[in-house]
Amino acid sequence: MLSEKPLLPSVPFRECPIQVSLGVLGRKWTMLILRDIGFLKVDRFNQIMRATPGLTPRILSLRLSQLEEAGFLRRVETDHSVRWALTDKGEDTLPLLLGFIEFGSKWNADEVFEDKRPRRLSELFPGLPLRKVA
Amino acid sequence: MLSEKPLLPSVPFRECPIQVSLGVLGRKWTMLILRDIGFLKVDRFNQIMRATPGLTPRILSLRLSQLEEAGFLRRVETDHSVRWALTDKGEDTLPLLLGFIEFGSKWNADEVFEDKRPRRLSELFPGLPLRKVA
DNA sequence: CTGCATCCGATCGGATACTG
DNA sequence: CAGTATCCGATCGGATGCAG
Repeated sequence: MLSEKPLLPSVPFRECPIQVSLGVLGRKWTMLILRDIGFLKVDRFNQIMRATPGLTPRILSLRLSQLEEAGFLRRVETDHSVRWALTDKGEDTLPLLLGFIEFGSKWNADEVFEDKRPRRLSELFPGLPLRKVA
Repeated sequence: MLSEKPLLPSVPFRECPIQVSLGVLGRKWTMLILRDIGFLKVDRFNQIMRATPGLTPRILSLRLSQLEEAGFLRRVETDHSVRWALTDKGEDTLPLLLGFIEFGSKWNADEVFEDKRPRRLSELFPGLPLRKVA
C-alpha cells in the first residue's frame, strides 16, 4: 500500500482533515453511541444506556449534546419521549464505524468471535452494498 | 444506507468489534501519530513532535509504547537513532485514516481547504488504488 | 421508567524542566 | 536526538438525587 514518500493530496490541506474530524468523534463513547443509533436502531436515552455497558448518564447526556451541536444528531421530540436521529452528517460516520468493525473482526477475532476466526465484512454482512474506498 | 431494523452480522459478536478496536486507537493523538508514520513518512520522535502541533513528549512517549505493546508499531533501532515502523496491523489502520480524511474533506471543507470546497478521496488522491469496503 | 443535575475521587492530558 | 520526571488542571467515571 505504501511507498517511502509522503502521500500528498492533489490539493494541499490547510488543516489536517483527520484532526478536524476528530472533535467529538474522537472522544470516549462517541462512536459507540453512533453505533447504537445507526446500527442497532436504539435511539432513546435509557436504551442507549442499556446497549452500552459502562456508559453513565452524565457522559451520555454530555455526548448527545455535543453530537447534536456538531451536527451529527437531531433531537426528535415525539409524544412524551425523546428520540435521537442521525443527520446526513451522522449517517456519513457509519462507513467509518464499518471500518472499525472490519478492523476488529480481523485483528481482535479472539475477543469478537466465539470461534476466534477472523472474518471480513463481506462475510459478516453479505447483503451490504459495497462502495469503493481505499 | 439504512433500514429501520438493526444491522446484524451473519455470525454473532461476542464483543463489539468497534469497542475492542478502540483501545489505544481511541485515545487522543493516536490516529495522528499513525498518520505521521504511515502517510507523512515521519518516523522519528522529534519529527513526529514537529509534525503534530500540540503533542507533548510525555504523551508521544506514552502512545508510542502503547502502540508498540498493542502491535501497531515496531521500534527500530538503527545506528545512533530510533525509528518507528508500522507493523502489518498498523498498516491496516491506514484505511481507517483515509476514512477520516474522506469525512473531513466532505464535512469540514471550510477548515480543510483554502477554497472551502468539499472534495472526495478520488479527487484528492487520483492514483490511489481503490478497494471495495462498505 | 426517562432524562438529566450534582458532587467527588480517579485518571488523563498539558506545561515545563531536565537527562543520557 | 529520544525520551523521563514532576506538577497541575481538565476530563472521566461512579454514586446519588430528582422532576416529569
